Amino acid sequence: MPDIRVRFAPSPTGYVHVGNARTALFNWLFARHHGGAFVLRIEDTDVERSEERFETQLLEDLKWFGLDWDEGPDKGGPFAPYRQSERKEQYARYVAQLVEQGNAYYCFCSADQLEAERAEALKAGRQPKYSGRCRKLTPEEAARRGAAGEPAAVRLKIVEGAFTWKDLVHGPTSFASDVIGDPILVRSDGHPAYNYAVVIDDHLMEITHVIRGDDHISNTPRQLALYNALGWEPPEFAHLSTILGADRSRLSKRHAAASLENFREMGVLPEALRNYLALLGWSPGDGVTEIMSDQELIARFSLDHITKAAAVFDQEKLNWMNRHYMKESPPRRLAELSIPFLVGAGYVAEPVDDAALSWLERVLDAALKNLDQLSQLPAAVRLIFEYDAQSVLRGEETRHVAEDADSRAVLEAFIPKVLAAGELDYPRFREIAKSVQKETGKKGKDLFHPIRVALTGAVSGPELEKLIPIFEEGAKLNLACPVKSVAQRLREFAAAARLL
RNA sequence: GGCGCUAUCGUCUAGGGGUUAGGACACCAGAUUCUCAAUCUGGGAACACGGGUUCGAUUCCCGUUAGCGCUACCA
Repeated sequence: MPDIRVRFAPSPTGYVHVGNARTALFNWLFARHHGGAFVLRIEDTDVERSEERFETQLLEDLKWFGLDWDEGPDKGGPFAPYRQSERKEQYARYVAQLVEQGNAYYCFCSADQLEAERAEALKAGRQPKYSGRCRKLTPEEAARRGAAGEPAAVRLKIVEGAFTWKDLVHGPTSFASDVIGDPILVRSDGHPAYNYAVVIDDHLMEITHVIRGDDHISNTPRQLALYNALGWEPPEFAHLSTILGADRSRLSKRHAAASLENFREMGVLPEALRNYLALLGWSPGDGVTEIMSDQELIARFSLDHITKAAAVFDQEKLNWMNRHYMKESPPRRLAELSIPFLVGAGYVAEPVDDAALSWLERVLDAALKNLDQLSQLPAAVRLIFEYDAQSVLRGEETRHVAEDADSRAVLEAFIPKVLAAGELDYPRFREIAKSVQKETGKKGKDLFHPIRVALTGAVSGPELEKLIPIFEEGAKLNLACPVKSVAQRLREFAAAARLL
């Protein structure tokens, strides 16, 4: 049994689609499960589309996602180089061989000519495939026209027969040769075509399993033809189903969440995304387990339980999983991850010192159960950073607290006690609340609702038990957006509502 | 048009010739709570359709329908 080698071969477009991310993840899990190699290869033959910064971004996205590779453009390996743009020699060598063997030929047909034939075939209801006109050219004539400077592409001769393979996901799959036109190996501008470059690279890099999207199913026979012509043993193929958006169309840029970058910006934890994506099109097979660490994922992953049907991406379920992983995450890490979001809202500024970080841990702890994603954090902690008694008085939902007699009675009893108490902690707060209850006869909601509104300016939010220490501790910190203490809030409120 | 792939609750899925068709997200209800949540408990919810094969099909076969992909000198 040869060592298992798999690869992920994206083109650097500055955008890692979830579908590709999942393909990468499955390859990675498969490699890690078998102790094999995971190879990263950059498909950048098309010069216009590839820019250096795109590759950098691609590697960063994949690292953020949590994948690592054993061989790749940034770290080299035994089969370097790992960029297609740097493998021109290899491609040229085998084209020459193929032409020499008579398995490939030069094609001088112009794009216009091809397009016209295609349109005509379509109109006549025929299979639109290449006619094979240039097949008939003698090598001498081809050489003559080539020497005369006529641009030529190289095509592979498809031989009669059928192409079959045992797909590791779909089972036996077969295509008849007569539906396949002779595919382009090398374009007339000298760039190798995708179907040619992958085969050369996969073979040379000794890839044993090709795990990719099912949009490549119909490319497989073309590639098989190449393996045959070259006399090479093809790898195993496994084709993964498509990921669809909620509207059941293929997930694409126009969907809100479609790339790794999108998820990072949303504040989705990479481990949550990994777990969710692993479950989109695969299951551990026991019908029950859903939450799995990388170790479990790797231990349980197998090509046997991959779904054939397309899967709809469900943001709700990802959110649920993200909530789970946020709760599991070490508080300090989560606090650090939340910084960019808070900076964006102007609440904190970098660098964030240790005291502030500890305080942020408490903030996160209070806010977490209301969060699907870290991007929602600023809105959830707004009441910590932005308190304005005037707007409480004006607020549709909150103004009644300043107007209603019962509420005012509660606050008139409550506020002086708190102001007299100095710095407030929760036990002290409870004592005061209890004495206010005795004094006013109000309890439960009637008691706490006015206090909550006066203190936070909002009708809902985290428990007061958590908020009070956050206010008091936060007020001591030197933050970009200063946090008002309990006393400060109550003084402002009392003044605005003309209490006391 | 041709070729191909696919079809279990709204969604992700388990299952497989005889099951009360299982789990999760979402949804609904109750409990709890100062609020929103969170949490706990309970509930509704599926085998696309039509033919076969079979004592028996959701499961196997064929067709229909629908969705998706490919049909490029894109990857």
